[in-house]
Amino acid sequence: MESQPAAKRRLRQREEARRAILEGTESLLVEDGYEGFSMRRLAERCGYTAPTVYYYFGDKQGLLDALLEERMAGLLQRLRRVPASEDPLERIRHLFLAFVRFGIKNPTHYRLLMTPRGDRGERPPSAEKCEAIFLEPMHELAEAGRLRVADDEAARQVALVTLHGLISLRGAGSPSEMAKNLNEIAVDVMLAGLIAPEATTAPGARA
Amino acid sequence: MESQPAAKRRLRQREEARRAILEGTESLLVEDGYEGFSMRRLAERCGYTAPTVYYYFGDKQGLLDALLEERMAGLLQRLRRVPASEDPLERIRHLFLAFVRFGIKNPTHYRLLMTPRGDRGERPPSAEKCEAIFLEPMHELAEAGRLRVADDEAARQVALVTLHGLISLRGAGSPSEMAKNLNEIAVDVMLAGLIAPEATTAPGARA
DNA sequence: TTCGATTGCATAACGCTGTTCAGTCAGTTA
DNA sequence: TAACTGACTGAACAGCGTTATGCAATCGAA
Repeated sequence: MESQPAAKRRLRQREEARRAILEGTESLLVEDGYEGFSMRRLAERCGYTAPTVYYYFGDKQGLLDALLEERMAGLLQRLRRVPASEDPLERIRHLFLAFVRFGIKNPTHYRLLMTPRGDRGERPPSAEKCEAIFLEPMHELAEAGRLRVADDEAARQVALVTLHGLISLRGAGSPSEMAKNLNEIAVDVMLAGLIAPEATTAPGARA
Repeated sequence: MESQPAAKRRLRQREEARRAILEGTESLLVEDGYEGFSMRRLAERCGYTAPTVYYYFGDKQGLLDALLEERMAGLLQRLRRVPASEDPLERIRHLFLAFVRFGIKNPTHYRLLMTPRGDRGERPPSAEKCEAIFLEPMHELAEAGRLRVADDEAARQVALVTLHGLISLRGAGSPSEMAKNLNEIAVDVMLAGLIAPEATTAPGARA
């Protein structure tokens, strides 16, 4: 009965276990949120025991990291699918809105994305990739002299402030009812302050 | 030996205990952050035991609320001390920057300020007061027709997004080094997109 | 002045958490 | 068949927020 080379089969079973655990993690997070998640509840749900989860993922943070990297591919895909319209301003607008929508729809994943790793201040590689995608049209705009701030890095940080504010304000209990299209409004306000419209050359940039 | 009416003395001792516990709470929060805080460590630090803290403050959230209300008076004072310059835009700029500075300097207090209470989605009364202070010059600008969004409430929400983004992005581990004056840059960008310059004088230049 | 009630506080415990240790048991390999 | 290895578990540790119980002091009133 050794249709598979036995080593391969073991590897496949290993991958199956990992997948079961990750799926349990995701469903538990979705159902009960980050606060309601615990290793024991996960263990009970996915059929293994807690030490097995540790065997596969090291610790809780490692487990969440692994889940994040999996699901992050979706966001990256969505971001890359945003068409490269002729005006980079339009493109960046769509990128930002897509990012905010993702963050609001997946608050737990976003939280994992932004929370630096426990010991060192490192962030998951997916986060870097996302922001790299933002940086590209920003750079275009900078070269066209349309940025009203010092450089594209400053622009990226300002933008990130707005996006992060939008996402975490919604996620962590909005004060009252918020404007339905606050996403668009806030992003447009930020872009209006950050980037000059297309036609003009390079008017009085201010410090 | 009853120089005090005995009832008053009891009350004073009660207040002393409360103060000791609150001071222990604050110092522990400052030293070890929100994650490092625990009722047991607080108990050990302030000389009482954990149930005594519960006796005085109900539960952990109640304790943190009490601390917040105390310290919030400082922020409100600082905000009210911002002079009412002739251009409400300038005033609002200073208000925003003061708020951001407070949030960054007191990340734990800010977190308590913004995190809605456990059960119902209520926020501490201080938070409402702060935002009321923001709303006042916003309303002025709206009446002067200088707002580039629908109404002053929308403007307030957009502004809050930027402020919250600035504070929580710094607090929760900034991605890499951030621009030193990102506060000013981001606030100025937001204001530039949100508010038109004073109508009478030449447009385009600010500060 | 004595007595019951209230106040301030502590000891001990419950149920939960993340995590680790020591061991078991099946499957592979020599 | 014997040794080994990888997957897995039961039990435990230390710490968490919280609560039940109880004790000593103090108080208001008889």
